[in-house]
Amino acid sequence: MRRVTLEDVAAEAGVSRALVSLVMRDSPRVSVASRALVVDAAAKMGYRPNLMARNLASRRTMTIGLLLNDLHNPWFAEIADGIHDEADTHGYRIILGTGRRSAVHENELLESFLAFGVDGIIVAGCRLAPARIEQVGAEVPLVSVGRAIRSQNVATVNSDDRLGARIAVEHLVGLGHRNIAHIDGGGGAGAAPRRAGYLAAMKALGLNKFAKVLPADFTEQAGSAAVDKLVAARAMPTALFTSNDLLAVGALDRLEQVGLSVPGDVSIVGYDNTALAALHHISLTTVNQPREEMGRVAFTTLIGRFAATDDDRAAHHVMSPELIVRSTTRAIQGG
Amino acid sequence: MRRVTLEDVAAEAGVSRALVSLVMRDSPRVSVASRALVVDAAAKMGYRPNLMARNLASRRTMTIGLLLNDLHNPWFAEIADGIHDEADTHGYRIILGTGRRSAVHENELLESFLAFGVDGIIVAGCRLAPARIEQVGAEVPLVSVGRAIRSQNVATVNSDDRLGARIAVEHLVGLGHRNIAHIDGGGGAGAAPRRAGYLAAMKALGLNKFAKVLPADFTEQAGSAAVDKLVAARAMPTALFTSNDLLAVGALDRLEQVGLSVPGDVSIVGYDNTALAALHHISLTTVNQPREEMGRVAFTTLIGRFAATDDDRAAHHVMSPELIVRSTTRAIQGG
DNA sequence: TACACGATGTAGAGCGCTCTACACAATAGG
DNA sequence: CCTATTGTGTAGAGCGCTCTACATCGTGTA
Repeated sequence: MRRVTLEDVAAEAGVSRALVSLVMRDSPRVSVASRALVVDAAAKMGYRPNLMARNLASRRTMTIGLLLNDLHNPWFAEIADGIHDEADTHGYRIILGTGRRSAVHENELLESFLAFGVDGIIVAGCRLAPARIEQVGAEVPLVSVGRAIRSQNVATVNSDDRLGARIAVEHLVGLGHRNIAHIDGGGGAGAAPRRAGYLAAMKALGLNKFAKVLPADFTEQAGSAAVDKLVAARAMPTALFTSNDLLAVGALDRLEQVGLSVPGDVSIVGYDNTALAALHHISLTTVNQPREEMGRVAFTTLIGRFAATDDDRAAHHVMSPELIVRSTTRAIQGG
Repeated sequence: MRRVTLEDVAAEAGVSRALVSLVMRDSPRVSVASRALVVDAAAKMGYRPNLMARNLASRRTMTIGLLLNDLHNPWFAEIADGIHDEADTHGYRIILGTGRRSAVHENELLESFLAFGVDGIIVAGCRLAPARIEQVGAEVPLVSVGRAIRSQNVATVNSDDRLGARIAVEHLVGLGHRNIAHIDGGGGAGAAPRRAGYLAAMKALGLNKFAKVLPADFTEQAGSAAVDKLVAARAMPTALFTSNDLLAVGALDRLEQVGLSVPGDVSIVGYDNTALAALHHISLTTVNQPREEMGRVAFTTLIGRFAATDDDRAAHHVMSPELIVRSTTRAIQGG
């Protein structure tokens, strides 16, 4: 059974193809009567416009490609929520792709988006070389979320991780802590500015001599291991600021195993405010990024670029992080 | 700057459009010499085939639509992993969409997939009415993962939740438990068969009089609330089997709050084996579904249906769940 | 009455590709 | 030497839609 086309509807309604096309695109150039005629015919025949034909003819797709680095990480889900919301209200379709943490996949996907002819692309936390992203950004409007890229044709939306780290440190210091260590996120997204922010804040508060960065990566295991190292060195600080929530949970877990109470003996601040942190069982004090908001801004920035001329420079948005106080931080006892 | 087309490449290489087309599709009907000629010209001009034009002309897209109910749930990410793997090896492209837990969005997305002309559709844990899914399944090959649909034109891939529940109960009974309650998942995906499996297993093991189902839904809060109810009724069983991991964590949390130890006083078995369950801090005994495998099977089933004739009935695959023993279950003390 | 004009509709040329049918050599078979 | 046959290439008609340019028909205005 052949699919029903514009032509079929036109024949059924007794009008021209062009008129049906106008009706389908909600043109005001159609009389009420013929609109009804066409709409009825289309409904009766179960007509569905062929997007490929439409896009080919109109040279635009009303579709944007969204590249998510990793579906397993809820961070991306929330970014995507914001983008979807905004896209809905602007009548854009989203095609999603996931790079599955691999640059090769990401690149293939980008090629796919381009071949498909998307009107624009948003990449979230992607691993690709900045040069490549820049290159794609020259072909089609592109915005990058969660990864800073210095470029005039790639817009970015990020949260201020340096500031987030400072807020975390200031919170702990406000509670009387001075000996505050940082468990680092290695090469993970945002780890570097968080580390820098921690060090800068410690220095600014005159706590330079307490500053200590424990190398790790964004995993629970690394969090435990870092605590082990502190225990072995008999150098347990009164507070820990970790580069993400997973590290915090790992640390939390190990601290309790070795008989230290959180927040009784050690306070912990995580980063990201994942769903994990919100679990009662964990109830982690952490730093939140306005993820949905970031997604929304990414989308509006993107469609802003549709209208931009070549000399308009890409915007670089920086959003503010926010401290979420839960149960893993407490004022220090005694002095 | 206009995008470069087949025509341009043909002109550059001094051959016909058709030849370039053949080269682009890796046809064996091209001599080595002209292939090289065309490939060079294409590379030089930065040619990229226009997918819309190609798909329009060839009436197939080599693309399948994947509808995920909820990006926030890692269950879907793992299903998607399996599908992606298999799609890669078969040269198919995936376009992902998320229904964001709403039937309306899901329906729009399905329409989008159809309008785009995907070769097939996989829906994962979708909320749509079975009748609607069946309808779409009549238009284009479709397979549903994680939701059973009795239909001859919609194939399904599921795990055997009934069996999973029985395995959980048998594990607990093997540890000496007899008074085992079930915290229910309400209308959530898989909740009904898990409940039924629990009841059937209790009955089969002669524990009918201990069987108790506590109404709840797939949230942490509901898990806590269920425990509260048991405490209030002074009817705490020695073991709890919950319909998913989140419920288990909620229950775990509340039990510890009211001074009961897990697994000292109460054992808990969850369901789904989410990343949550694997955290040391939680270390939940739970039932695993072979999610990646399910995704893989879904894909191969789908492309199997491409070749199927109208009278071929859709397959309904049922995969086996598996118990993952961690730290929340223990043999009962005394009698 | 003539003309301009807004409102509505249509014809027809693409969009960039694929695919069928056929052309043309070069080789093989009888 | 003539005809199949194989290997390679091309012409040209679409795929289903959009879009520009133009046709047609009142209606208001001079």
